[in-house]
Amino acid sequence: MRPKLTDVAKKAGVSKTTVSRVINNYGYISEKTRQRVYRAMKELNYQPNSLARSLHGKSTHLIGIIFPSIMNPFYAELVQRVEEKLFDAGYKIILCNSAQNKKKERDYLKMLIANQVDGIIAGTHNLGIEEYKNVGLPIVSFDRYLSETIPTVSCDNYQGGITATKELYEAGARHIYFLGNPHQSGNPTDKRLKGYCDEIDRLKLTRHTHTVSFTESASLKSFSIKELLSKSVADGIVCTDDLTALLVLQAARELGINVPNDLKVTGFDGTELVSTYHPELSTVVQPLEDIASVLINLLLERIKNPDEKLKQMEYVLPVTFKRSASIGQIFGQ
Amino acid sequence: MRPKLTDVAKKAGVSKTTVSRVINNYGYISEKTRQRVYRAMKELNYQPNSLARSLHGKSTHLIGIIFPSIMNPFYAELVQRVEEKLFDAGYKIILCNSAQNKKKERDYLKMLIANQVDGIIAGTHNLGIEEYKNVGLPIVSFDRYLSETIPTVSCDNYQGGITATKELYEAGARHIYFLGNPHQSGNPTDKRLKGYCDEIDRLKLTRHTHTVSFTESASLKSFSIKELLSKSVADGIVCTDDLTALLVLQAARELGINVPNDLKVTGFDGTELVSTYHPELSTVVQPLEDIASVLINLLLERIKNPDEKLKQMEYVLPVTFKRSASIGQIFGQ
DNA sequence: TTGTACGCGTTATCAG
DNA sequence: CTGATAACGCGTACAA
Repeated sequence: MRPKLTDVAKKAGVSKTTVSRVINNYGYISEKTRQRVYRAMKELNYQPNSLARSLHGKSTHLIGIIFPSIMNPFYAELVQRVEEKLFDAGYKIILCNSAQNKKKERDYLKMLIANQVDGIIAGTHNLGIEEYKNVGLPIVSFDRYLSETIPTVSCDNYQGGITATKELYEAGARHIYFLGNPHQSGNPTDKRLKGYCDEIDRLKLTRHTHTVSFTESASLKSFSIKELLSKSVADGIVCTDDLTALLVLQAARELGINVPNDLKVTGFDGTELVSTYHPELSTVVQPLEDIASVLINLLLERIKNPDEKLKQMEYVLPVTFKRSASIGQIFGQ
Repeated sequence: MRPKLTDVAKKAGVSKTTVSRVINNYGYISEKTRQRVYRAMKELNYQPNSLARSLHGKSTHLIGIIFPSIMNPFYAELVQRVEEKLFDAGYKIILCNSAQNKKKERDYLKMLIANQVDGIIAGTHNLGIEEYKNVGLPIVSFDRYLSETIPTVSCDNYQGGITATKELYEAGARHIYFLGNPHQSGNPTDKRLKGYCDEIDRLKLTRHTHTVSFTESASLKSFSIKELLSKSVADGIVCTDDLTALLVLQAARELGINVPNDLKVTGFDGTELVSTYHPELSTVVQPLEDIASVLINLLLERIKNPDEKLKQMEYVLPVTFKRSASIGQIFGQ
């Protein structure tokens, strides 16, 4: 059995209260007893029981993190950053991969409530808005609208769609396709699509959209992409994410299509991983670091002050574009 | 304020005990009161407070997961699998990225103890063995020796080193280099190095080892790799991980070295991500799924039966080799 | 079949 | 400066 407050008290020859005071730096204590208590704690290798403290009204300093999957480098990097920042602020995270699974997400939500987490960062919603409303806990959302009371942080998906399209155009592409998720209201890629469409219209080109479900296996996606490449006259493709873009580059290589001469490609996300191991990919870069910061600042603000009205419910962070070989920019220059 | 047991009891017109019994399916209760209690719970949207239950001796069903960083796809995929399996077993995970940081790892260890986690899965040790011994909690370790009482699960790193070397040899390479971490006792890559050395000796070739620290930035690693490639006569390179292998492939491309004709390369890990987006890379594949299973089975076993002696302290799981274009195998065949 | 009363480990209030 | 003692929300002997 792990030693408890009473054991320390007994060993130090004082009362529980005194030990508690020492631990929490509360009230007046003589230096002598303080030292005695410290020594007893060391000797017993004592660790206060968070559960008991939390039961008494103290916060758990636990934050629930709900994302689809950290198999995707984008989420992995976002979670990693969130973890780092929250650690520095004294919080621990409970990682919940919802995996597009309604039941799993609901179960996790319940568990998080049961565990008295201080707040939740959600980057997915398979669930109805009602379920999130009823949580009754500080929540911030990444890239998804959950409810009118839950602030949303995202990058400028719309502008990203515009930028990618414009870059392809300026690089010489005239038959620009959009490759991504099937249309689904509320999904952030919708705004990327909207940006693409608006820019295509502005350029007086024709819209072409090709859908591959995000949840499909890579080989199925590849198959679909090869079909697209061999049957169409596309000379530019706006992809909704970097991984899909990599599949396009791969398919082009296999089909003997020259990138960027005959086909120009852009991605979306700009993770460290992809930009390190695929510096040739041009992409819309999400400001991951800033996204993590804003998410956390908002959440901690809410935790500190649950009832204060937020000045702003939507935080849209600017994206940047990384030009590289896949649209013709010579890599390394 | 979140509703509590008493509120439900009041609403249902019964005592706390009865409600507790309904929740835990304990003892005899009439169907009528059971329904009444259920209804009250629904109406109040009641969630039992895990903290209070755990304080009473129930387990928290929390598991601490300590790994260096989920930015590395290998750890990301391992953590993801662990998370999935633990979720199915009714556990939640607290994610701790230790980031080669002694203090952070120590702090996390304390936090995990304070939070009364049921057990810990550790895949890193910056800390001394003593600190892990004193945790007094079920622990299992991935790929690192922590202490004589903590079971270790790993892939067959030694055989992996042998296999990779042999494969390069059979593909025609005669100047086979080893590229990896600087030697550091206890590190799993040491066994890979040992396998390489033994196999090189067996083949009567000369050993060549080149070190790049795992923690260095990719661009520094690249620089070092280019130096190696331009100054040496290497025609085969055993890399200690896939990401390093990708850098080698990249460097070779930039230097105009033909892979696999003039240089053959193998990696280590075989994550889904790398094998999907770099099918050309030949690599030693770790059985991630099995590793996750064994880790969890061992841990849950220990949790259920903390005092039982384990039959086995080291679990070494077999690796497989994926032949592909980077050693000459034509990809897709 | 149901209720009472106590304990889990800690903090906070109120006396000393 | 220090020490009893009552909470916190729940589970469970024991009693009814």
